Amino acid sequence: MKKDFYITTPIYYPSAKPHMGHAYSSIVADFFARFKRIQGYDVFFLTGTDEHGQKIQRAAEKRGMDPKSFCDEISKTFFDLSKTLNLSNNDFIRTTEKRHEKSVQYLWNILEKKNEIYLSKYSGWYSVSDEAFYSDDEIELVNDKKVSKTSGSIVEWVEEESFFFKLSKWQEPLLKFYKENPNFILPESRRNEVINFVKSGLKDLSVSRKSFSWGIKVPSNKEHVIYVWLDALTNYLSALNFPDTNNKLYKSFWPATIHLIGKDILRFHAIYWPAFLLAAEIKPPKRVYGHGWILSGEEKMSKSKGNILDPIEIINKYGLDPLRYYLIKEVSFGNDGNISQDKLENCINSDLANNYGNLCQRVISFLEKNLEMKVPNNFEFNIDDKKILDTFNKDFNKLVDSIDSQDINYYVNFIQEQLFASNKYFNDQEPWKKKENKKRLNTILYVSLELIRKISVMLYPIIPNSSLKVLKAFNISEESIDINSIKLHENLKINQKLNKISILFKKIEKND
RNA sequence: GGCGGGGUAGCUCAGUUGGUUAGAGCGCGGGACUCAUAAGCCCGAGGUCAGUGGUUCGAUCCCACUUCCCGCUACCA
Repeated sequence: MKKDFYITTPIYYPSAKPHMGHAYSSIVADFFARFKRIQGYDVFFLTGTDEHGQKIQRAAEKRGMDPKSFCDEISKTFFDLSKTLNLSNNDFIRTTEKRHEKSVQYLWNILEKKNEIYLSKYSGWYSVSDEAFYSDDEIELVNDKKVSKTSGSIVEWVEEESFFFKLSKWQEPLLKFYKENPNFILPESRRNEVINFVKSGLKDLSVSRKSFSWGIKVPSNKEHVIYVWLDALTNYLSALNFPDTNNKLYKSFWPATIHLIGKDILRFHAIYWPAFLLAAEIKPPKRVYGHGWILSGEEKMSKSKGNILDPIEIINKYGLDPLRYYLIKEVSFGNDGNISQDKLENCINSDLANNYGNLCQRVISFLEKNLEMKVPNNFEFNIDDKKILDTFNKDFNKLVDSIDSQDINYYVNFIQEQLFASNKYFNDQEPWKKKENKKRLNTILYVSLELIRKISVMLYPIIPNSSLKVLKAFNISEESIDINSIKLHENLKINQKLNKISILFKKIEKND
């Protein structure tokens, strides 16, 4: 059984500053990466920026900058965000790097050599004001002039020399590929969209541009730059040192386990990308998951409160882990999620402060007052104790499966149930009434500590900083965190002295 | 227009391969306790499961229609 796991975020297009959608993709990818690491996998987690294309070139010109300096500046904001979000990425790739350029040109050459690319003319009705091409049925005749039906702007017939990728040829192979790999595109509803699209017929794809220069040159014809998507998608290979397919990274991690993307760029990842790769005889990735969008409640966009969608502002105000937890917990993964400051505050108070934070606090402070912070030694589990501890092994396989099938919500719900159960356990056992029964008191505390340990391990991929505060207080180092340890009931060494922890999550004062 | 998904408690959502009292979290009301971040625990109120019609012994779940919302319908990324 191979224990390698390669996960990617989209590489972000730095034409504007990072928003909540970027943060969401990254946070979820980090969640999977961290989980697989504590499951013992060798993980390669990649993120980065996609820096070529006309839009960037124009944005740079507007600012009176050369495109590269412009990209350096904006790419840095995304790099900084990856730090702010505490991402555990192994690499941060930029498409303006030499290693990437080499990789893209190499892929291009393969395609060209295999006759998958040919030179022809791109023609169509182009609207200068819309910066868009329209097909015959999208234009109409008004006052003897051809205009776009949608925008009404005048269109003109344009022809431009362009290289084409023989996408049409890959229609049937793609459909076959989807059929043989039913989980290649997830969630299922998205897969159906893609399959319908492919079934409706694929035209050859224009994969070069002459109209602007900010991109990777076509090796055989320097007047052309390579189409941004062929360029951008290849980043997933470049970071593994492609075209050197004999190096360790490539051999271990390709094909990628999962490309995590937003639903808006599904087509590029689910159609073009596997088509390019099949054509080049490179294995396509194993899975493409198109998650939903993060939306903010309509009335929440008030100017006075500021824009909820700005991840940096939210993190400054509430902290990183609360945002990570909130996004992972409350967004139904795969669907669009409505977020609001109000919901975030509720989530922090109930789930993090009252439930998890307070559980840690009440148990540890009880341990301090009664057992001088030492893990109890003389104890014996009864049926109730065993039952609550056993939940974790009973459902362990389901938990692991939920991650492998990207059922994040199952995973988080399980944690929440265990938090409720643990608080209830402490309540029902009433250790404060058992001070004369030392052995029972020891047992209740040992069980409670074990529950906190197990839950904190499970929380590590979601809220690494907070989880680590607890685990470190339990003398568990980050490197030694192992998801399999939640199956153990006596993992905490007896008599060891634990450390105090400060309040994990401060409650938000609600004023209304 | 075509294809697809959806309308379930105040809010966010789960669920039912059709079967006695439809679930969770949050919010709300009440109770007992006190280790804890006035946290936690227990109990409770709240739903004609979008509407209409049909199939069925029986439908929230199947079918048809109506209505509302959303997604996809290729070369901006």
